[in-house]
Amino acid sequence: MSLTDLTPEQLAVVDATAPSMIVRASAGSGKTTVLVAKYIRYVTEGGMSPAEVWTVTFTRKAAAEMKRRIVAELDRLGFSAAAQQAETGPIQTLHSACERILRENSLAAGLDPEFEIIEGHVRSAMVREALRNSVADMIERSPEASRLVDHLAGVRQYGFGSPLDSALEQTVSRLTEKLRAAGLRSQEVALDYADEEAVVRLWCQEMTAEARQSWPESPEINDALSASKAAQGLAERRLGVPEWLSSFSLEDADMTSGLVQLAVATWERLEALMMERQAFDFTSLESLAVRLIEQDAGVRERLSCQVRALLVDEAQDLNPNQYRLIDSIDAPFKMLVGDFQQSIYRFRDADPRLFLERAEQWPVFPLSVNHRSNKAVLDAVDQVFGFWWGEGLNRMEPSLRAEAPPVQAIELWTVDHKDTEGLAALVRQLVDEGHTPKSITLLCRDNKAMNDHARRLSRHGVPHQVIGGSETLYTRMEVRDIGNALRALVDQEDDDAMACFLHSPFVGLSLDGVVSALADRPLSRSLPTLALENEFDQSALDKFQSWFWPLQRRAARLSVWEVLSALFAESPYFESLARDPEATQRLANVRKLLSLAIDRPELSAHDFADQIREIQKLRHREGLGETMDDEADAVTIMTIHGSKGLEFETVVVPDTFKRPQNRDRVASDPRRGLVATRYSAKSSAFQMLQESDRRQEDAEAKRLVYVAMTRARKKLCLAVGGSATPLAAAIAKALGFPDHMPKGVHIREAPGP
DNA sequence: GGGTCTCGAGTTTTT
DNA sequence: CTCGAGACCC
Repeated sequence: MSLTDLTPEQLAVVDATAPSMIVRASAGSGKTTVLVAKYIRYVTEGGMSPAEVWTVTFTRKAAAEMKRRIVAELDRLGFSAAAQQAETGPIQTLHSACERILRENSLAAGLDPEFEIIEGHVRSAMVREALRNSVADMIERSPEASRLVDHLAGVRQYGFGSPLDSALEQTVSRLTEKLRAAGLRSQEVALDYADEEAVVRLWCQEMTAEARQSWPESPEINDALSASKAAQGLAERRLGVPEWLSSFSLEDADMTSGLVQLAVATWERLEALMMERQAFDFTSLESLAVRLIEQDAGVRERLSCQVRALLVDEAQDLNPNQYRLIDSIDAPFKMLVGDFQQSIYRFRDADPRLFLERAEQWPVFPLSVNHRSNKAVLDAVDQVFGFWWGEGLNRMEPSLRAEAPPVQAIELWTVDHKDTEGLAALVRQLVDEGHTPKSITLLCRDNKAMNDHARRLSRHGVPHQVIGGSETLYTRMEVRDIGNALRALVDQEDDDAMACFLHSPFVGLSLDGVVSALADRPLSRSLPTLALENEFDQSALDKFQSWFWPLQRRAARLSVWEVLSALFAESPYFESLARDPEATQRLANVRKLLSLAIDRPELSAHDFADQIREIQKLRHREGLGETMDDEADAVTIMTIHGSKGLEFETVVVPDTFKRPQNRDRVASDPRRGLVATRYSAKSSAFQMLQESDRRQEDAEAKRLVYVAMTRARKKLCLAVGGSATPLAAAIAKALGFPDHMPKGVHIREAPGP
């Protein structure tokens, strides 16, 4: 890359001297190129040192890529000293930036400079501890909280939530997380929800504000605006305002008060706990950094000398707290790069409206040339999103150098979104028609779907690799196998574990064999003398006898990784696993588990087995082991979230994004500090919040489709058939399905059942 | 196009 | 249990 290769739009960004600016970077518009070029300009002509140009991304991967390109470019231009500085400089994720600020100013922040960062189950254990303490405490102190606890104690959880997590604990901990990430002050929230009266007053205020927007002139609403009237019991007196506006259930106001009080207490307790142990999670890193900068003039001063430019990537995915961080840093140049249309991190409290608001205030530099996709793909994107967003869509120009689209660039696949079998058959067709597997990528919404597609593709003999996903590591078969193996080794009473273990690849007994073994219990006593009819089973059993009992005698005295090493060395586990079609992934998972075990040498096999079981119950997530393989000629399967920033020759969008139904009894808009419950009747506050939540969720579902479609370079296949979801139906309709499809859009029929 | 009934599924994405 | 989609009916 050199500056002469930049488009006029890109050059405008690099040349701009505005102190703060927004870059509206459409998909494939070369935003990383521009960020790198801007950085280079600052360093090579702006007299800044790499240490002074803070470059912030969301993912480690993006940060690494950014750094790689910056360093390479500085080297190429002969700035080798600067390249070296950039290598260790502040090109990093937002969370590492927070961490850096806190460690460098630990004295001012009142932190141990060696503080720990916690995630995963260590973190949730701490949340739970805080929660239990604060519940116990609040039952005594708050009548509202105690009424809520009584109420929830009688509520049964449907679905398969862990029995460990009561309805109460789930509800409170989730609300706590939301409030924590919203950048609010706990004392203020507590005040707003101090009792039933306060809650009704707050709801009334917000509802009337909301109603004002729809009916600005309504006199009834003016009436209702009087907060004192509201507090006297709007629900009873029905002030002649539209019913939905006044239908607050006082009982629900009471329980909402109790719930928020519990969440705030948990939040404060959790902060205290983290401080006490000097162990913080990501949310805390953010808010500690914000607090430090906002409240300490000295730190602010130091930072403003340190940071001469602040470049923020993927700014549409910043949450309110992160915006505060960006705003609190006093840098002479700030540049936010993002695309509203690609905001897909709502679940992490990303609020793309903040980006839009900022774009009203700061000069906006658009990057509208797409250097990735051919014209057919861009046209399809235009049609679908023009249909949804109208003038709101930022249309993209095809690059002058774009390749001509293939004959059949856009395909609508008439498979049902549930029919993964049919979809796999169609992928098979693509391969048979000459598309190489590695040119094809399936972009799924969730991990469950990824694994389903993977299995179907196996059945059709299509090579594939699943990237990144995180099907719960601890529920994967091999992890289960290992958990059972450990338990069978350390707990002689546990016949269930032993039975599963016998059937697992560690031993390899057939189900019949296991059943006959189970005839005589306990297994630890009967097994040594067991004889089986089936000769394969018998030989598997003999092999098992030879290594299992000696290991069992030692197991209690060994640490878990020693036990695991012995297990792997002596059982036929790896040989059996190697025959599995998903062997690579499975081995990676086993390796990952082993490395977890090696990290904790103090754990006994018993502890570790307990931990696996506990975590399985909690359905906790741990990333799977990495298995990226660029060389393999295999269809790639990944989530849309994982695909962000990447591009693929042919993209298949196999599922059509059904919004999971929301059974929550708590609705909230943390940005406004609003919470409502519906434990008794449905209150209008609850309905308002739930509806707005749904609207936002639906809007994000569309943006997900946008991200997926704009990953394609040459060819795009969209599953829209069968019992299509509303979203899929709209996509099909926008593309003229079935009778008015423009040139280049084709139908591929699902094969018969 | 809208109202009612039945049946199935059951909160996902990740720094 | 409870919601919502889809079927079925008018």
